[in-house]
Amino acid sequence: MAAVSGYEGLRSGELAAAAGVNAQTLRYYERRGLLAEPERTLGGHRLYPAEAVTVLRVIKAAQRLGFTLEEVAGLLETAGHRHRGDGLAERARLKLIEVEERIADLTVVAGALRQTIEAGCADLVGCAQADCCPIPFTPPAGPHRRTDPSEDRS
Amino acid sequence: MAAVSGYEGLRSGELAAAAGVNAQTLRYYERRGLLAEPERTLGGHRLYPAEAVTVLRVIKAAQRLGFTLEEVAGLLETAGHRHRGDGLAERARLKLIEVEERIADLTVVAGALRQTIEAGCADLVGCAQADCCPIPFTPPAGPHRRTDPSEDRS
DNA sequence: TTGCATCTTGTACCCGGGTACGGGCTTACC
DNA sequence: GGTAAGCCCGTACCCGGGTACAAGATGCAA
Repeated sequence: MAAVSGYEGLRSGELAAAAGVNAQTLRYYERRGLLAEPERTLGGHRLYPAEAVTVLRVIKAAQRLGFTLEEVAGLLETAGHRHRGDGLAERARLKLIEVEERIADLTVVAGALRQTIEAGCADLVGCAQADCCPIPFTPPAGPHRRTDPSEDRS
Repeated sequence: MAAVSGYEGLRSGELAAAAGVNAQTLRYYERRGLLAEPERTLGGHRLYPAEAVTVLRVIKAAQRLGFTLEEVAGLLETAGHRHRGDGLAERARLKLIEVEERIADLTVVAGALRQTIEAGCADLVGCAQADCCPIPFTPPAGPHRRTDPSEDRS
């Protein structure tokens, strides 16, 4: 009756290597609810199913799309009981809006940087007092999200 | 010889209010080397010169342009002894490249999000195994900065 | 002189996304 | 059955950019 090493599944180190993440990260994701708690060997070692690699790839892909881990957790949760959710597309839509806003912001920033380069002013502080400099010293103060200053530079 | 309240300059609270930042942030910037140590009253209270408001505005502007506090500190440092530095324009050039890269990345992301929306797949994990989904599951692996995975989504 | 607002300091905490460390257990191979 | 690699767990630390808190000192006006 010896357990003839016949465990199926991946050990944490194997999964980590296969997915290209740190092994500690697996535990971290488990704590964050992104990765389901896997089976265990009799001794308590984690045994992941092969699909876990896919899950990790999904997580990483979603991160690259700009979702936070919390959002990814939500995404994965609704992914399970699917008929009740057009969740993914809807959330992608919202995220797309965010990303587009971010691009717009960065485009403004790039413009300001180009003007700064062109103006060629060398001394920030001195320049800021004169009106030679095109540096946007006053906040945009646009109509969108100007309430929470901690949101200034996400 | 009583000190007839004739201190010149701004108290920390006044400066903070004038610049629209938290008073604690002033101390924080001082520690980080962004804000020079100001004069003090006999009792040890900080007395900022009026120019400090400008400096803070410069800091905030540079932050909006995408510079980190450390970079801003460098910017301000070279700003002082200016003849030795075309620092600002050069750094702005480098930062512009970064910002443009970031925009390019986000543009790719936006494209992926649009495809995700269009594909309308509801189950991430299920979909990831089929090849219905246009979600970029493999890292871009482009020729630029693929060494440090912690840089993936700054 | 009193009283309150403001300021001082050090220290600790927040977010998000991990990473590292140490002591002890399991597993696997020889 | 010995030994090394691998894994367990809890906890603490890292980054960047602040923010909060507590205890005590100052500033200033009435």
